Parts: sequence; C-alpha cells; structure tokens
Amino acid sequence: MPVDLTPSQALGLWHEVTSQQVQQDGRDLTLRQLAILLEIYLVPPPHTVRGLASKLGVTKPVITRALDTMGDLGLVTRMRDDRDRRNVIIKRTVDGALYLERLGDLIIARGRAQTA
Amino acid sequence: MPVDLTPSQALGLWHEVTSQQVQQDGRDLTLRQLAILLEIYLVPPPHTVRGLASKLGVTKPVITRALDTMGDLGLVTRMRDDRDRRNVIIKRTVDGALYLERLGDLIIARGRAQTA
DNA sequence: GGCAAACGATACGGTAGCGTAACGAAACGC
DNA sequence: GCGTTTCGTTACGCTACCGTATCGTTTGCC
Repeated sequence: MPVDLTPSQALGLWHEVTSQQVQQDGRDLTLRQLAILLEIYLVPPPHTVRGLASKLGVTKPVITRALDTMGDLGLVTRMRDDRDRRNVIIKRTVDGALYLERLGDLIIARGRAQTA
Repeated sequence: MPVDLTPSQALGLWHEVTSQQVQQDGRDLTLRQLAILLEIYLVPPPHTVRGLASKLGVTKPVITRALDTMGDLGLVTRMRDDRDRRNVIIKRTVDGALYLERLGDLIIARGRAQTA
C-alpha cells in the first residue's frame, strides 16, 4: 500500500485510478457528482439538499440534478422528512455502497501497483 | 503522508480531494478530461489523438473535443507533426503543468490531513 | 498516377449539465 | 388566520458532452 506519497506519485495514483475508472465504468459521473456521492456515504446522516449545497459550495439545483441522475443509476434515494415535510432526506442504497466499495478497492489496488 | 491506506481511508482521501477541487476550481473538468490530461503529462511523449483514444478506450471525437476544451483553458496545445502531416502532436503547457502541480499538492495535503 | 488506408476534425441529433429565476408546499411568527 | 421565510423542485435559455457517421488531407502501395 502507498507509503510516503510524493506529489508525483500522488498524481500517478490519480492517473491510474481515473484512467481505469474511465475504461471500465460506463457511468462516467461528473467530479461534482462524485463529490456529492462521497459526501453522502462518508459523512454521518442526515443529508439534505441544502446541506449538501452549502457543504460543497454549489447551488441547490446542482444537487437536485445530481440526485436525479444518481437516483436513476440507483446510487442514492430520497425520502420526505416526516418531521419537517419541507425537507428531503437523502438515503444510501446497496448499489451505491457497492459502487464506492469497488472504487475504494480500485484505489488501493492501483496505489499498491503505484509504489510496487 | 498517507501510510498503509485502507479502502475506507482511500475513499476518504478521494472525498477530501474531490470536494476541495469542486469548491475551489471553477473549471470542473470531466473525469475523462482529467484522465486525458494526466495521461498527457505523466506518460512520455509523443501523444496523438489516436494513441490517447486507444489508451483510454474511447472514440477519437472524445479526444478531439477534450483537447478543444482543455486547449481553450490553456492546459494543452496541438501541433501538426511535420514528419507525418496526418498526425497531430499534443503538447504540454506551463499552465497545464501548474494545474496538475496544484492537484498533486492538494492530494498530498489532504492525504496528510486524512491520516493525521 | 491512382487507389486504398490512416489520421484528425467536423456534422448531426440527442442528452445532460450549467446559472438564474420563479414556483408550490410546508413551517414559523405574531 | 395570514404574511414571511425556508424547503426542494421546476422552468428557461444556454453550453458542452455523447456516439455514429462522414469529411478532407496526407501517406503508402503498386
């Protein structure tokens, strides 16, 4: 696994991972969409549209659109908040967890190859 | 610096970097564009449209479009190959090198914060 | 010279992203 | 109750990407 990465090695790792991801995954998420997805899965819930927007410094429609797209892909789901029905709670899905699990494994694998 | 990354930490690193990149950089390159840019800067030249297309498993118009966009952003340049004027040689630029240098530093900085 | 192959760019119709602005629904304040 | 604020979503016009197919140019081959 990667030990003491230099900036050059870090870019090499990014290169390996993005390249492989482009080749093998037909979904081709935007950088923004990926950031949103990671935020949802790595930060403790609950997640709302407004919260994600302010956290990432983008407008609300950007979040709505990203959730539409990733919802169609099965990576996330949305539910109304029953305690405050103005809010929408973003939920994780099994497919989304699998997607990120595969990404994590890819990074490790490439990182290992990188420093090997 | 990152030592012995677990898959979870790897995703955390990706999260930090994509998130910060989304927030601070207005350019918002596609994952494909980023992969192309990294290929150009990290793999020894010469680079051609056809070569990049086959290397990344995409069609030639994808490369042409990406080079158009990144050319407008000043990240790459193109020149005709004088020895075989059918070819186009993709050249690096100072701005492109700076862009990736900043990305590399960002990864290191976030990786350090990640494991700190 | 002339035909086929290779290269990168372009055209086309379609899809998905963007920012700004406005919208309906729900909660809050008085 | 009723205006105001706060949600998330939708509408609009625009830009940029996609894949497939085709184009013009250049080279290679005979």
